[in-house]
Amino acid sequence: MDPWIGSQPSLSLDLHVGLPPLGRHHQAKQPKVLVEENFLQLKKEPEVTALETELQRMSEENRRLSEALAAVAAKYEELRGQYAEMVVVAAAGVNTTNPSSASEGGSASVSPSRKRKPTSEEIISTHDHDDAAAPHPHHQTECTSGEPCKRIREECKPKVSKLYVHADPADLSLVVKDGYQWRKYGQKVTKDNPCPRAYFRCSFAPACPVKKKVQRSADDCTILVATYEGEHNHGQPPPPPSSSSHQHDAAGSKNNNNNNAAAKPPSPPRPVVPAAPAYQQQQQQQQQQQALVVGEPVAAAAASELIRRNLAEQMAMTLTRDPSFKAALVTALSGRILELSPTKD
DNA sequence: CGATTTTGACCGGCGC
DNA sequence: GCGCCGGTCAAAATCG
Repeated sequence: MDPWIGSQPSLSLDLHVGLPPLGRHHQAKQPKVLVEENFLQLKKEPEVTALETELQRMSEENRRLSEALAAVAAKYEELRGQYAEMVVVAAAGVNTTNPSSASEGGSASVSPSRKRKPTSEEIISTHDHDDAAAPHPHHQTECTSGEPCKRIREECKPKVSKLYVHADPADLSLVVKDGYQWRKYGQKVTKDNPCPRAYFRCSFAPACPVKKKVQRSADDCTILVATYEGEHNHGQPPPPPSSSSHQHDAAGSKNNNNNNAAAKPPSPPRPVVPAAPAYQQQQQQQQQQQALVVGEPVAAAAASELIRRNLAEQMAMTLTRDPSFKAALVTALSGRILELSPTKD
């Protein structure tokens, strides 16, 4: 969760899905409601009283949860600031030891911590809230004994996030369209899953270290599990101006050639979990950190502003594509309009 | 012909 | 030390 989102007034929709809150409703000068209130007061059955009590209790709980959420957001912001500082310090240390980082030198040298396998715990802990699993400050301070190198390597592991996507069972291609261009560089059948796992590298930027693994879920073959490792060092590639049927995923467009992709659904798969916004938040934070690593505060601030704007646009696009969100929005807005509109009948 | 995918070989970490 | 296994490489194949 990104506290920035919560702090943005434009994104605070104040939606009321379902019945409008009674607390405000009682104060509205609407004859209809007053009649109902009088009716309720006259009746004042135990059931009504119980419901009112329950409502009050839930309102109180809602308020408490909101406060807790705000506290968590503040804590998160604080931790992120600490992490950013650590990244700057670590980058300074790396730059002193490895000044040739700007050289192209092939992706293998750029790829961090090659053949480092995340444990299942790491995958679970980083799922959908990567920054919560960002290197913990106290971990690095504990590098004084034991296996410091190993510890450092663990801390330098690329971020891992997972995306679950519905896919047509008849469609055997391992394509997850996420807006980026990927180049497949390997496929492997793993021990724990009969379905093959495909390995992709980001092909939009040659030096982009991000990798993606796509594999069907062992439990449900209609679900594609895309595991992202690393951070994009570039923005999201813009959609092509023409060719409405063009796919953002290069692997996907190429896979149309083989017979496996013959049954590819025309519409993009719908995410099982709302991980796309989270991933975009990750990109935003990644890019913010990238700017911080460069060590130019002004550029970082400008990039941050730009990234936030892009993030908002991307989130809006993602949400507007979601039918369930649209339905909820329509319900909430209609309820809100009915609540606010003067009753003249 | 260039870009991309496929696929077997290879490498290195890890558990026994 | 050995074997297993996941991840990557790179040559061949394929496509537009």
